[in-house]
Amino acid sequence: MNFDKSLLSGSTRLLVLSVLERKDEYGWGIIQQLKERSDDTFDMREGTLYPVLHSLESDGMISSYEQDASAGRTRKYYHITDKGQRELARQKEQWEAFSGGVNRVIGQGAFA
Amino acid sequence: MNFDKSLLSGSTRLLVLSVLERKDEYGWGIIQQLKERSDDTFDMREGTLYPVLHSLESDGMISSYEQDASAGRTRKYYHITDKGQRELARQKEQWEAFSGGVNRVIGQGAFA
DNA sequence: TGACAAACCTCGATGTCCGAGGTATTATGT
DNA sequence: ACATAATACCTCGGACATCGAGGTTTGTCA
Repeated sequence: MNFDKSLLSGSTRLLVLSVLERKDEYGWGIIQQLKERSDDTFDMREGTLYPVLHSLESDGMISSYEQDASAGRTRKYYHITDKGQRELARQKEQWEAFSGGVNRVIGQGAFA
Repeated sequence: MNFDKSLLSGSTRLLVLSVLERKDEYGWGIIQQLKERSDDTFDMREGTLYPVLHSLESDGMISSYEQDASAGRTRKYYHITDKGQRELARQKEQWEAFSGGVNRVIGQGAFA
């Protein structure tokens, strides 16, 4: 399923931080996890993810380290920082408020 | 509460059509309704609404007519068309899928 | 007369997403 | 041996959405 790409807008940071809250993960893996955890609803593009990862890192929300995978391929793992945890908590609150608001508005249809 | 404005992205059409599903409404009134119906969560700006209204109209999702208010001030009312109803249904589905996906992702935190 | 609210509008700055392109390594199939 | 696909990283530019700031008109109230 593909949405209006703009629906995703603003929630990418929330989504990425949520994945990293669970455990350290590398870019490619984050994309897989999002797909999996959302039951194939999300299919984040690399062109979206990598810039977001870099901006989260430069904001101090996550940190990174390199690590060789089984076959000698190098992966860049990301780890959520304390600051990132606080940011995640804030973004979750915003999401609750926002989605709650949308649900109240659309729930009051023609027959409400 | 003000969000990341970008969270709103992509959902403005859904929100506007939802208001019009109930009854014909004019621009200023739509803003009031959104505020009211969402328990003050949403505060859509005029600079956002008017361009959206014009684009919905040029896409045939809504139609407009002028009508004088009590005091002789003219209001431009918008009415949702059949096409707009179908669009609204589609956008509601997308919203369900999208918000469901986000909830699944953020619900599986560090202790899941 | 002045100030404010209702009601409409446009323009430009900013920020987000992603398609398209690039690089390199390893695995798979023929 | 060779081509293709998958893994894994990256950047750039175009497209699009939001909204702050600005503008206009009419009516109300002191």
